[in-house]
Amino acid sequence: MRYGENHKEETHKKLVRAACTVLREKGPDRLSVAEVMEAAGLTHGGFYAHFKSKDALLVEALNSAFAHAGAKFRKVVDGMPARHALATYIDMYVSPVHRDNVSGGCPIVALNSDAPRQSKKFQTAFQAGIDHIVDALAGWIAETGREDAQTLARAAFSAMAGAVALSRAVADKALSDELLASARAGIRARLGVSDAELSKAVN
Amino acid sequence: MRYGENHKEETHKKLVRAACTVLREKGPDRLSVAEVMEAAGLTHGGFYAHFKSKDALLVEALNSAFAHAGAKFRKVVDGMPARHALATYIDMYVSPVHRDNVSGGCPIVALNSDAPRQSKKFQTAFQAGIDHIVDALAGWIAETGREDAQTLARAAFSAMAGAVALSRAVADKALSDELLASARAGIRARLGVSDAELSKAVN
DNA sequence: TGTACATCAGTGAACGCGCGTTCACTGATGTAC
DNA sequence: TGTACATCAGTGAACGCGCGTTCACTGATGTAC
Repeated sequence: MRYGENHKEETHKKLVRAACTVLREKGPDRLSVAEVMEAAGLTHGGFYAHFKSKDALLVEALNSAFAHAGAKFRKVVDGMPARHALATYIDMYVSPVHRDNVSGGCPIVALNSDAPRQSKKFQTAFQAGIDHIVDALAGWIAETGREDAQTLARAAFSAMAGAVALSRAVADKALSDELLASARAGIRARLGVSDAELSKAVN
Repeated sequence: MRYGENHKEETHKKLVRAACTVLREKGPDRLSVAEVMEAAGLTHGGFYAHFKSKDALLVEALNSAFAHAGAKFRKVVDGMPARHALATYIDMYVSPVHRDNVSGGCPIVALNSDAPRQSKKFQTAFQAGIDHIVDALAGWIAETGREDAQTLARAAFSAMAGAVALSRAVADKALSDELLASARAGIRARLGVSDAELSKAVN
């Protein structure tokens, strides 16, 4: 063969990786096939050797975004006791760092209002990404002894995503930081993992 | 003249009203000039007698959406004492009715992730809409004696918008209702206007 | 060892399509004389 | 009262453009004999 053993596979990954970033920056409708191909150093004609359609790329890119952003978050809280994992996850998610990292951040925040207008497959992947995070939160919440962990987790996550989304729309960085801090405090208090409650539990 | 006194003005309003709905349903990029003209019973050629550009229509439609949705909410709480106005506003905003009314609901929820990709003017209008709601909330919160009313209002509103946004993505209506109820309770508790606190204040 | 053929990732021109925008025109009415 | 002209919201054909998608082709390599 002309190219190495895994050449095609690697090109495929390179395309998904490129799309994964552009998707969160520009949204599904403004991402163009030609742009993604160019980002990978190829011409647009070869696209359909790798994907059945643009939508197929979008779905793969979305899943990739979930996987990467998720892995990044999970790595930090891995091995922590439930209450600390929960508090840390919330602090990381509802943070200026996440706010300022649109192209590498959570797709749920970046594509919130785009998702309902996309294909069935895209929406399913989006749903799965939400469920995945909510399940992780619910697991930790359940370990703290709460009954309604799933519902609490959903409400908490909606507040987390909403806070990051709105913080991106607040031009003044100081105000935006305050909003995030206030949201963090509110969500953690609601789940019984405020700073005060955490230090009490340790002693 | 061929048409009545205010004919042009009325056509203009009709176009904005049509766009105002489509905008929230399809988003700014998928709304098309031809579609809006057709919805008003006209052919697309006449569009530029009414608007400088598609973007000008989008901005007017966004402002119109804010005005209509805002008036609808404000009318209900008008005259209420601050604590009740606050609680009622939250209950209305974070409700199944609002969730199910995308095309008539709050543009912030419907256009959350679209806004940052639009024109400067669009973003400014979007910002103004957010500030308007946050200011109303902050006014009520300040009346309850809180110091950090603006920051609390921002955090509370981000949770409200996030809850409605996520509730729209939850396919199961019962689960979605539960999420909204849980979010309402959390937000109201955080602001000191839970049902328990309200009835206490009345007695 | 040398020739003919198969493979296949990538090329680049072309396709139809919908879009935002422009423009010469229409035709019902109002106005001037 | 009647004729000529001005107005202007709306018409419909046309524009250039970027898009997703298709396809005949390329050219370096592997394989068959």
